This record gives sequence, C-alpha cells and structure tokens, in this order.
Amino acid sequence: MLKEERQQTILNEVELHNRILLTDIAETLDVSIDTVRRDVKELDSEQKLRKVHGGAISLGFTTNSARNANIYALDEKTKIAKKALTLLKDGSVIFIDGGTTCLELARLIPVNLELTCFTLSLPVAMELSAKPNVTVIFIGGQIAKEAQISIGANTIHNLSEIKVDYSFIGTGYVDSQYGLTEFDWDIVQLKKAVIKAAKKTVLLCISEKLNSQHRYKTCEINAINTMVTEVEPENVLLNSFRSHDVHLL
Amino acid sequence: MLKEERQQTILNEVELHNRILLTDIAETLDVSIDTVRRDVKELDSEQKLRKVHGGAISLGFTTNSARNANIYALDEKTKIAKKALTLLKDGSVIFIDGGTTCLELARLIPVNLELTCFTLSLPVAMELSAKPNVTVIFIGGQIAKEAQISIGANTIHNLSEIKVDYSFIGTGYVDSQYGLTEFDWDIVQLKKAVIKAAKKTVLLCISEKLNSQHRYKTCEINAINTMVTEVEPENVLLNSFRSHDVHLL
DNA sequence: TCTTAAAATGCAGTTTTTTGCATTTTTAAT
DNA sequence: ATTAAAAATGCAAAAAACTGCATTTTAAGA
Repeated sequence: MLKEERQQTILNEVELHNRILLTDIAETLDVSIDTVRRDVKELDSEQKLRKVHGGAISLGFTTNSARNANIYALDEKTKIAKKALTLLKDGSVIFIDGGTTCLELARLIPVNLELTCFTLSLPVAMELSAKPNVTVIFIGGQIAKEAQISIGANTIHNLSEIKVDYSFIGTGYVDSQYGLTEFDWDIVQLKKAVIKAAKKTVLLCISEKLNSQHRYKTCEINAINTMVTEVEPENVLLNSFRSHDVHLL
Repeated sequence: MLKEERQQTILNEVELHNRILLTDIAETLDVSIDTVRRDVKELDSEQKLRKVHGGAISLGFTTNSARNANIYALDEKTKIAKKALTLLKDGSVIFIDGGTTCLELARLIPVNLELTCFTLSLPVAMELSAKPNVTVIFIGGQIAKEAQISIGANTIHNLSEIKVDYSFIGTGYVDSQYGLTEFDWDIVQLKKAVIKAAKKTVLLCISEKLNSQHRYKTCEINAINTMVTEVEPENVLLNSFRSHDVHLL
C-alpha cells in the first residue's frame, strides 16, 4: 500500500466521520500504529486535519462554533439578508432554506411583517417561531445532524405538496456556466424539490462563492429568478451572470 | 471517546442550555466526574465557557434570572427523566413529546445509546440532533409558537402513519378519576394521536400535577402503561393511581 | 540489470498524557 | 455552626506519543 493511498484513506475517513482513532485506522489499513501516527502528523502539518491525543478530527468539526458563535462572513450575509427582505410584503408565502445566510434572513424579518414561512431547518424554525406575525410550517423528515435540516424522501415528498411565492435558498457553489452545484447528492435532490415548489426562486449567495463549482448539479442558472449578493451590481464578478435571465440585487 | 469530542459536546450543551451540571455531563458522556471537571477547567481557561461551582455557564450568560427560576422544577424533572431512561435499550424506536420534562429526557439520553426518535418539538429535535447515535425524525406541521411544537391536522395525519415502541408524553393535568386533561383542545387532539401511534405510552409527570384536572380530556388513566414521577412509590399521593392498571416508576 | 542512497516502516524502550480513585480541603446552603 | 456537595490534590494504572535504531522498500543513475 502506497503512502499516498493511505493518507487519502485517512482523510476520507476523517471527512466521513469527523473523527478517527489511530488504533482503528492502523487495524483497517493493516499497518503499524507508528506509521499511522506519522501519516496523521504529516497531514496535520499540511492543515488537512487536526491531530489530537488518540486520533484526529476534521478541520470543520467544531460543531458548536460553526453553529452559533462563528458565522463566517456574518457582515456580508447580513447585507444580503437585508437586500432580500425588500422582496417581501405582507401576506407573502415563502420558503426559507437552511444555511447561515438564510438563518440571517429569518432573524431579520421585521416583527410587523405578516408572512407564512415554510422551512426544513430547525434553527430557522426556532428563529421564526419568535416572530408573532409569522406563521411557521416545518417540513418534516429525518434530521441531518450537521446541517440540522430535515432531509430524505419523506421531506421531498412533503415539498411536492406545497407551492410558495418565493423560495429563498443558498447553495454550495454557483457558476454562470455550470449553474448551482453541491458537494452532497442528497442536498441536490432536496434543493431541486425546493425550487419546484416555488413560483420564484431567490438565491442568497456571498460573492466568495461566485464562479465556483462542484460535483453535483442542482439546476441551471436560469432556474434562478433573482440572485442576491453583497457586491455592487456593476462589479466585474457579476459580468458572466448578466447575460442570463437573472435579476441581480 | 476522544478528549476533543468530549469537550466539544460539553460546549454544545453549554451553548444550548446556557447552564450545565457536571454530574449530568459525566453521566451523559459516561466518564468520571473528575474528567469532566478537568475538561471544564480547561475550557474555562480557554475562555470557551465559565466554570461555576457545580457546573458551567455559557459566556454570554452572565445575568439571567431565568436560570434560578427554573432550577427547582428542573431538579425533579431530571429525576423523572433519569427514571424514564431505564426503559430504553439499544435500538428502541420512541416518540418524545414537547414540554420541559420531555426535553430533559432528550437531554439525558446517553451518547452511546442507539435510538430512533420521533418528535414534534423543535427544542427536543435540536437537542437530539447533537447525539451522534440517535436517528431523529421530525413530524412536520404548523408550529405553535409558545410551545415550539408542530400542531394541527397535518401533524396528526403524519402521526397516524407511524408506530413506535414507546411514547414519552407530558400532560397539563392528571387525575386518577378524570384521566389526562388539558386546557387546550388542539393539544388534546395531538396527544390522542401520539398515544395511538405508540405500542406503550409513558407519562412523565411531576408530583405537583397529580390529582388535578381541566376542561378537555386526552384519555383515561388506563391508556397509560407507565407513569413516572419523582416521589417514592409508597407516597400517599399515588394511592388513587394504584388501583388502575398503571405501572409506577 | 545492478548498485546504492534515501525514504519508509516496524519495533523496543522511555516519556508523557490521560483517567479514575481515595483523601483532604473548600464552598455553599441551611 | 453544621452538613453535604463540590473542588483540589496526590497517586497509580493504562494508553498514547516520542525516540533511536534496524530492516525493508523505493527510486535513481550508471
């Protein structure tokens, strides 16, 4: 077994489980614990994972800080959320996706605005339930732990039975040519259902994600009616999007 | 279990509840209290939380009266939840109701216990989603703001399609003669559906509520298979319940 | 193909870290 | 002041990490 293979396997395991034990890996790969230790040490110095006593954990595995305290690029997301809010008026029926930008949107809904909101995100639902004038409907299903959203066949089926004015969604990656893409296949299925359930789809997306792509495609860029980012509409980053039939905010 | 995982779990709990007891954490994580103490001490020195006598509190939780207000009731509810937990074993499929006692039950589920949990309470779902070995399924529907539970016809319909080993429920009022009663008609409908969806129903109920009643009836006392309260089984309060076919814990 | 240097691997002995337990001290509540 | 719970302390067993060294594997050049 090559060193590269081994290290890749280790990384895969870490990504998959968020954590690994050195002893487990040693047994699985059938090499000595010392070798695994050295591999992990190397990967740690390459910033591919974090070595801890007895094992290693994935870099993104700070459940707590990721969830609450440490919303990355909060300022930008707040700007986006505020812009997106201008689309809403009393009586709108909308869907709000999971993800930190959408959570920010939910948080910023004014108390006097009367809305009906569908969501499949637990944090969004919690946030919305604090607003007296918002009717909240949670789309049930199995809960995906990391994202705290309901997911799976049941969720998708439930989505097929609703129709909202606006869907506010986020995405992992977006590119004018490749459209919206994701790292995770299940998420793609979910977002497809969300888009289908909406008369109009609004994409909330920080500029950082513009012109990036990944493995699985959610939809073409044309499926999006409005895209909201925090940069000025004249910005060069948006050039490639202008040709499409997308309204930029 | 890795030290990092443990500390991450502790931080999660603190963020979620603003306050934790070392003894609870020790039990949940299945490690000695000393280990928890050392972890909390470490996290404190890293400014991730604030250690106090007997437990820890979240950093943003300096001045809060809700804490003290809740502590007394919490004590009894914790006892009840612990008792109720003894009914569970690996692989059980259960339903957990809303309400503070049920939330406490969800909180105290040990990390190594493998369960499938249905719920219609947002806080319970959030709590459960922090447990790696628990499969969480949220019963969707319109969210009732105060209770943060899903409610209404849709919820009841969804409940009609499941069957679990145990339902853990709370109640507004309970009396050996009048059975379980509620102030709210919609809640009654919901609880009826929950009881129907369970092979066995477990009532979690602090002694304070024993021998009280209200307007709308959920069910007779016979519909309950097990009742868990914090007082000793010999207590005089329970006399009237003994004649019924109810198992007391 | 053969040779050789460099890299990788496994092993044994040592050091460090972690953890639980017993004992003492401190703290908080009555 | 009394008392019970929690914290600190010291200690020992166990697990993990580190170190140096011998052996094997890999890679490169003649």
